[in-house]
Order: sequence, then C-alpha cells, then structure tokens
Amino acid sequence: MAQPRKSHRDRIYEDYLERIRNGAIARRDRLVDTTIAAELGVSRMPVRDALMRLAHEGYLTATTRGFTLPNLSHETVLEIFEVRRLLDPRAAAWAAQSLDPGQITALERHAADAQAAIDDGDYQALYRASEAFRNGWISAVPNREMQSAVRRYLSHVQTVRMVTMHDRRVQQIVADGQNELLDLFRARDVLGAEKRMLVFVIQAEQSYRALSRATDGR
Amino acid sequence: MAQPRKSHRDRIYEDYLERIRNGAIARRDRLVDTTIAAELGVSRMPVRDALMRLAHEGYLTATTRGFTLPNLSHETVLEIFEVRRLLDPRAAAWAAQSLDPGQITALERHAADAQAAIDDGDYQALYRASEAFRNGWISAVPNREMQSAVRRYLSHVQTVRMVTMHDRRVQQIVADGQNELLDLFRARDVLGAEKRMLVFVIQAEQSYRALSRATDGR
DNA sequence: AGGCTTGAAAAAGTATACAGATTGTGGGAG
DNA sequence: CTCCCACAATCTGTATACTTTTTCAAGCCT
Repeated sequence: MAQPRKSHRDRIYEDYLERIRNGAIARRDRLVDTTIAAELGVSRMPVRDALMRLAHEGYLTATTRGFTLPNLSHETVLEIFEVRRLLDPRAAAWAAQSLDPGQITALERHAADAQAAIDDGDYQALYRASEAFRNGWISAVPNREMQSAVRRYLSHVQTVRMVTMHDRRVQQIVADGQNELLDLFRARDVLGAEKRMLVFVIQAEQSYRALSRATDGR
Repeated sequence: MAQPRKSHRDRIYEDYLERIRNGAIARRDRLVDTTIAAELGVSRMPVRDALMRLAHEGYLTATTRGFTLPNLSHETVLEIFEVRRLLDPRAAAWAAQSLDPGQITALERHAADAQAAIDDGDYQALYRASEAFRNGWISAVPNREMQSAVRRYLSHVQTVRMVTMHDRRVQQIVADGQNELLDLFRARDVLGAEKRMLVFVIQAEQSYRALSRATDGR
C-alpha cells in the first residue's frame, strides 16, 4: 500500500477520474461542489479543487451550472484524431516492448470481457472493457511523458465510443483490433504494434466520420 | 478589446504564464500565494487557484515551500524529446500552411531580435526572442488541439535552452533553424517545414545530450 | 397572447480563519 | 564542539461565510 497520506482533494480527484473512466458519470449529470461536499462530509474547497483540475485537464467542462462531461464538437474530435494518429502508435510500440506477462494476461481478460459484452449486446460492459484494455497497455508505456500525453485524450476516446460502438461492424473492428494487438504484444513486435495501432486509430476516425454524419449533422 | 469580465484567478493565471514565458521568473524564485495575494490586494484563493493550475499543467512545480519553476530530470527531458519529435514537425507543417503575411513579418522580427541578441551575447534577450518565435508559429496552427499539445512543453523548451543556449554552436543552430524555417514558411512549403522542424528538434536533443553530459552528470 | 422586466434561487468567485504539516534554527546535553 | 530535540516560522489544506454572476420563471405591460 502506498502512504495513506493524501489530501481530500487528491482522493476526490482520483475518485472522480476513475468514475469518468468507467462510465459511472452520465452525460446529463451535473457535478456541483456543494452537493458532492455534503455527500462526502467535507467542505466545498477540496471538491472544488478536484473538479476544477479535472476540468482544466479536459475530463470535465465547467458550465455556469455545475461540471459536466465535455461535449466535444465535431471539429474538435477530428482535430484530436490527428494528434492521436501521431501519439498512439508510438505509445503502442513502447507498450509492445515493455508489457510483462502479467499485464498481457490482464489485457487478455479485458479483451475476453469485451467479446462477451459484444455477444451479450451489453454496451456499458463493452465501454468498460474497452477502457480497461486501453488503460492496460497505456500503463505499460515506460516513457511517462508519452503515457500522460496519450492518457489525456480519454474524453475523446469516450466520445468516439459513444458515437460508434453501437454499430456491429465497429464492434467487430474493436474486437479484431484488440486480438491482433494482443498477438503483437505477445510477440513483442514493436513495429507491428505501432502499425496496427495506427490502423486502429484510422479505423476509429473513419467509423466516427461515417456514423456522426449519419446520426447528426453538426 | 475582449470583455474585461474575467475573474482574478484567470487574470493571475495568464499574468504568471506570461511571466514564465518571457523568463521573468527566475529558477530560485519561490512563488507563495499569500505573498502574491498581498501584492495584488486580493485573497489567497484566486492566487492559489492560478498557481495550482500552472503546476498541474507543468509550468510550475509545487514544493512544500511555495511554487517554483520545474526542475525536469534528465530522463524526463529525454522522454519529452520523444513526444516533441512526433508533435512539433506536424505542427510546423500546419503553420506553414496557415501563416499569413503579418504573422510571418512578426516571425522575421523575432528572428532578427534573436540574431541581434546573439551578436550582443545577451542571453536573456535570446531566450525571449526564441520564445517569441516559437510562440509565433505555434499560434498559427489552426488545429487547436495540436496547438495546445505543442504549447504544453514550454518548460521543456526552456530547460533545454537553459542548458544549451550559452554555446556558440547552439546559437548558430538556432539562428539557422529560424532562418530556414522562415524561408519554408514564406514558400508555404508544408513538407519542407515539417522535415526542417524534425531536424531542429533532433539537433536540440543532440545539443542537450552533449552539453548536459559535459556540465552535470545526472 | 407575446415579449419584457424583475427578483428569487443556484452556483461560482472571493475572503477570512484556523488547523495540520514541514522546515529551519537555537539551545542544551554529552 | 557536535549532535539532537523542541519550538517558532512558514506554508499548505480545509472550513466557513459572504459577494457576485447567471439562470429561470412568474408576473407585468402593451
């Protein structure tokens, strides 16, 4: 165990970041410091600090009426895709070089969870499993700066999932991508993983473009 | 003019970010909220919020005794170089496509300032001119996400400058890089600018490796 | 009836106070 | 003279209170 010497602020920050990760915060939820403070039995201040930090890091957006999940515009989503096309493949290459057997076992479990969720048609579980898979390989990136640069686009990944993951073809793309990446990770195929991750990001962008056009003409 | 409707917090944030940019904060300075608050005639809170935000964004580090400029470890500097090798060239390509004549004129002025500073041996002026040049072309990047991703590594750039810029050969590399980039920007040579920026980042890394090894065995 | 005004409610911003933690220093014991 | 300890100074973390801004809607005017 790490030192339990942590401020309320940091605990709340980590708690809510985790909630955002695993989809426990709904898009309509409005997070208000006084409300959360009352629930936790602390004052506004540490809650406020945590929420403002999450907002500055892009995981939430501050409105005049509480914090909510960010509503990335269509343009912003496309802009972030360009950044991710540069970063994610290299990060995956690092992961391929560094993942240990235990971490690969964990990824296999997440991939199996994702497949099961697809079979059950359980979107919520599919989101969680996809996020766990992504979080898993990112954790193995030894370059800490690369790691945090890649992590930063969590909201983007979630937005894209929200738009695309209901589609059966997309679900297949995700399952195939996870399985092929797993093979490359097991083989420590650095260049293969880099290339496959680039393909995966491009596929995600194509799916997003196709499905966002179909559903909503922003 | 934009609306003057801004919180103290945001004004202080921008003010101190600007000070960090143009080198007005020395490495030994310790920024303490109560002190700054007293100078500005406000309470700790907005100052504290601004400083904590700057710290979370990597522009400062929080110590147990005030905020200071970050002391990036040798390893961190090298890790960030890898990220910048991916991002900076693409950002420069975007800039080449988008810079308008007025912006190019501004860049020419900054490059001239840099050359003058080199001739005078005025490091402080050279830092400022280099930062202004960098800030100038980054501002022209139309992809806002790319822009903020690249801006984020300000402290890295400053750290590298601090270690390398006293060297005559490095000064020549900087001057050459600025002039050649300017030519490419003027010609709207997107691919040329991308490639030249990659060369520039690699040169910076090589200079850093050589000079940090020479001066300090971290 | 429709548009505008106004005021109460909600939440963010700021101020102040105090508690907890850390650092540095001076004095005493050996 | 040196080492250790305790205490004061300093700064961060949290609590609470007050102020300002924004929103929303009821009611007024035309």
